[in-house]
Amino acid sequence: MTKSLEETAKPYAWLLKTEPDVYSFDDMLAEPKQTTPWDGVRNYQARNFMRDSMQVDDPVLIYHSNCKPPGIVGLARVASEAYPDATQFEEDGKYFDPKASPDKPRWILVDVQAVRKFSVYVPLNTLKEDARLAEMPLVKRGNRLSVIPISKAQFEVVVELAGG
DNA sequence: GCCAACGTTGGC
DNA sequence: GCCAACGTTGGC
Repeated sequence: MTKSLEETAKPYAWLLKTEPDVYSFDDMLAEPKQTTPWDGVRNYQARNFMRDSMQVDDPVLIYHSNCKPPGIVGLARVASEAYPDATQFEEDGKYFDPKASPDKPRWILVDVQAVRKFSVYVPLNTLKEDARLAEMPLVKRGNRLSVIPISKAQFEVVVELAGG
């Protein structure tokens, strides 16, 4: 019996995916207080991680997807408790959910604050080549989860690869 | 509750 | 641009 991701011990850190053409780590650094609501997550497993397991001050690795090459670009932190994602109520927006209402929100988010850009960009290929990261869901085939739990050991390996 | 069709993600 | 993987939807 394999434990599901949700059943494992509380993760030490998180990895959040973003498409840099849409919203990059530099965009986050340019925000007031380098902080942004991490909106638009529309996957139940990812939502449940944010709602049930994330805690303020958890470290966050920011990953750029859908670019050449994809990889980990910087360090951030969880900057708020979970609260409803306002974009689900915006009828004209791409994240509108007709089944959600303000008194019955379906989607939540947390605020994320950029801490620092890593001195070394760590491409996906490098992550795949490191045996110590073989269990990280990101490097496994077909993984599409946008909020990924990271163990302390995995986090430390990534920071090392990123120049410390 | 099954499962085929469909839409999306995201590396390549 | 291709397409494998996978999540969601909806008919039955």
